[in-house]
Formats: sequence, structure tokens, C-alpha cells
Amino acid sequence: MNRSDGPSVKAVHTSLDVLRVVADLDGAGVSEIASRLDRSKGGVYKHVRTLTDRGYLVEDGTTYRPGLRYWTLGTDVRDRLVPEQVKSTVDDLSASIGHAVALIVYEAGIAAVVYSRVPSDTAIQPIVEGDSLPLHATAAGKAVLAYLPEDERETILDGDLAAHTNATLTDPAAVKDALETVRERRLAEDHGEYVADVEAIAAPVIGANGYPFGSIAVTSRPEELLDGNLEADASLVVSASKSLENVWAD
Amino acid sequence: MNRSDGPSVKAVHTSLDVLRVVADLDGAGVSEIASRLDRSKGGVYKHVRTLTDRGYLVEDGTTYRPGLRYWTLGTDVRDRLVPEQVKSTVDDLSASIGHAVALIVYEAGIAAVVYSRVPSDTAIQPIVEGDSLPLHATAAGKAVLAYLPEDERETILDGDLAAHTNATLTDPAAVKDALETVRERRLAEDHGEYVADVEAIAAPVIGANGYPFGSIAVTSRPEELLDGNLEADASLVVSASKSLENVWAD
DNA sequence: AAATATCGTTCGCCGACTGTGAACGACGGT
DNA sequence: ACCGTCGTTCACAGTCGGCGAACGATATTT
Repeated sequence: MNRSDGPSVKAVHTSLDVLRVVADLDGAGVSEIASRLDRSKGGVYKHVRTLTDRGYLVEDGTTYRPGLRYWTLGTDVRDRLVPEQVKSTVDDLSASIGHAVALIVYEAGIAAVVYSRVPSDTAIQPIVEGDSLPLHATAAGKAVLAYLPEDERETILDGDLAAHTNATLTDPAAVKDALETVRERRLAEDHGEYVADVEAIAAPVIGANGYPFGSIAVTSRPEELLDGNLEADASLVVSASKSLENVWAD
Repeated sequence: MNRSDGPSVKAVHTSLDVLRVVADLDGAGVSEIASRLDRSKGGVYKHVRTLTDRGYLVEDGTTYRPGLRYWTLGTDVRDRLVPEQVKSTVDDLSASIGHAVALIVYEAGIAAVVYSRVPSDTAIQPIVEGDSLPLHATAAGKAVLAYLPEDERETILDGDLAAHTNATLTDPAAVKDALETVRERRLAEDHGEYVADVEAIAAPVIGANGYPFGSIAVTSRPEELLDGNLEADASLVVSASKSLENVWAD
């Protein structure tokens, strides 16, 4: 259950397990948490009280649910990651390309949408801020994956490549082939591999040390990107990603 | 430092202290955290490793900073609190009133902005999503404060009423008077008491049990609200707050 | 209405874990 | 070459985390 084998504080792991269960169930009582974690009620109770006192959980009658603290802390994290200038770059790209644009940050195996901009005439948003995207099944994820150090990439590809649609690449070798193409063009594509009837292209944002910081992606309905002038759109995305690399001297 | 005196897990408090320091400093190393908390480096090290293994902290060279997990968890909390229908109500109010509208949720002594909508022609946003507002110095906060149970309200008013501008009410008695007026009109006002040159009106959103769930606020530049037809705008806000009470059968 | 089940909460005990302080190698500045 | 500081490791000792039993209250069942 714990990822590393280094030094650790067991009681903290327990508390984080409690938080995870409560978040997964969107609210739970002491007994339910205890049975899911296979722990005593008395022990869980102490953790729940501690987390409530600190605002990480809120007591709602007889159940506990994650507190607003996550929201305020979460926006702080996001704001530090995405300065105003970065938002402008995304806004500009969205305006000139006429499609929804999302900014993705990669961290500890997770690719999260930290900012997005949709043209006012776009009906629904396929991906929204706060989403965590599968690395192998999205353009944004593949853009990151292609530029990860080889060992880290292998670890991910050897993991579970879940199928989200019947177009999802679930074979590690197939994904590796696709990543080869991504590196050649500095551009990743997704043809309904995560959400059916949604296509996307994405370019990586690479830090000064060569490690991918994230990616910037354009999403649209099928045929709109590819049937249009893909090359022109692609070059806009790539140049936006390069300008982000300059701003993002993190 | 801990709020309650009930049962608690000390090791968890320590970890949360570590998280707090790292968040406050926007990144810190083991030694700095240890000295701020007056603890041993070795002990802090174990906590930092544990939190990193779980994704709550990320190792950035020699310093640690809060992880993206807060952002993804935070948006989950927000999305559960603010269903799509609630967003529509806020959007509609903003469109018809022509000013920025914010939705505030109150929880465990904190009033946080969970959703906001600004007209496209508005230059800057005085308050943004994720902000935590002072209860005594904002219209949104006073709307909540006025409808809290008396003992909870007293506890807050006896605390620190920090001055944010020279218009901020810092005297508990003065705030109590203002809250009396709020209850009479079901409407709170703020005349540059939190941010200079920003005025706001807000109406409370009260749950079925009588406990305030939060509030809905309209912000604008000075004179724009009050010199216009305040009464008409106020009634729009109040009716929006009542429609939220129906939707928000939490 | 009585009986039963299940809830959250309290409490004492014991073994295991947390936290300390010292020591170490690696850097970086002087 | 020296000193200061960094993150990391380790063994020890006292503390405290977690278990399990018991309690009253509430909900459900018979």
C-alpha cells in the first residue's frame, strides 16, 4: 500500500488511509471506515477526530467528509504552478485556434489539468480543471510520457493500461511506437482514446533539465482538427508550448 | 495549536504541522521545517518522506512543496459542493446584474469562495475562487455570521477582528450592530472593508436546519451598486439565494 | 413494546513506534 | 583547505498508537 520502503510514520499512513476512504466514498462513518481498513473502531475514531480538529474532515451529523481546506490549499498549489502569464498564453491559443485548450502538469506519476480555457461557443467540456488524465490514453499524457526518462516511462507502461474506449492503446508496445512518433514531431495525438468522439493534439512543455513539466493540449470534436488545417494548428500549439517553457522557469 | 482537547493522534498533528509550514513557505527543506517547528531533523525527515510517498509533498531538489494531490482532491470537494445547477444560478445572476458574483461556502469557521463568475468586460477580480474571506470584513462573511448560532458567532467575534482597510469594523459591538441590520434585510453590505475601492452586497444561503450553508455575493467598484438601483439589485440577490436553498438540499 | 442490531464514543493496557540526538558524507562558500 | 550547513542514517528510551471490551443512544425488527 505504501509506495516506498524508506522511513515512514505509520500513524500518518493510517490517517491518510482514512482520508482516502472518506474521499472515495464521499463521506463515511467511523464503523464503515474501520471495516474497510480492517482496523478497530476506537483507533479510527482517534484519527477522525484529529483530522476534523485540523479541518481536513468535517463532521456532518454522523458521517465525515473531506473539508474545504482541500479546496483552499488546492487552489494555492495551482496558483503557484500557473502564474498569470501562463494563463494568457493558454487564452491566446484558445482564441486563435477556436478550440478548448488545457494545461497539464505532470507530477509523481499524475498528469493533472491545472488550467483550461474554452471558447464561449463551445457546448460541453470534455475535460475540466482538476481532472487527472491517463498518461497512455490522452494526447496530453502521451506528450509527457514521450519525454520522461526511460526507466520512469517503462515503469508506467508496465503498469495497468486501462481501456477507456475501444480505441485506447492497451498494448505497451503499441504505446511505445506512438511515443516514437510523438518525439519526431513534438506533437501527440488522441483519436477518441480517452473519451469517445473527442480528438486532441498536445505538445510537451519541457524544463531546463530535460524533464517534462507537463503539456498543453487542444481538444475538439472529431474531424474538426484533422480535417481542418492540422499543420497550422499543430505549429501554433508547439510554439505555445515553447513560449511556456520560457515563462515556466520554475 | 490544536483546536480541540478531545482524543488525537500526535504523530498526525506533527505531519499536519509539517504540511502547514511547507504550504506557508511555499516550499522548504528539512532543516528549515525542523527549526520552525522546534523539532529534530531526523524526526521531521521521517514525516516528510511519508508525505512524499503519498503524494502530499513533492521533492524538488532539496526542498519540498505541496503536491498536485491537493489540487485534484480540492476540485473533487468543490465539485461535490457545487453542482452544475448551482453554477447556472450564479451565472444567471451575474448576467442580469452585470457585476461579478461569488458563491461562498462556510465550514468550520472558514468562508471560502467555491465558485465565481465575472462579466467579460470586467477588468480585475477582487476575489477569486479558492480565497478564504474574513467573516467580519466582507459582505459574504457577514451574511453568514448573522445567521450562525449565537455561541458560535460570539466565539468568532471575540477572536481577532483584523483590520484590512481603515473601513474595517474591528469592534465586536459595531459588528453586532451591523449583523442586526443584516438580519432585518436578509442582506449584508461591505463598503471597502476588506479591499479598498470594492463594494459588495451578499445574501445568506440557509439550510433546512437553520444553519447557514454559505452566501452569494455581488462585488463591484464603489458607487456602481449603491448609486444604481440598489433595491432592485438586492432583491435579485436575495431571490437567487432563496433558489439556491432549494437546490442545495445537501 | 420489547428485543436486537448498530452506531459513535470512552477507557485501560501493552507492545511497538515516534522522536531525539549524535554521527556521517556530500556540498558550497569563504 | 576549512568551516558551516545540508539531507540522511541509526540506536535507544519513553510515549503513545491501536486494540478490544464496554457503554449509552438510536434505529430497526419481531
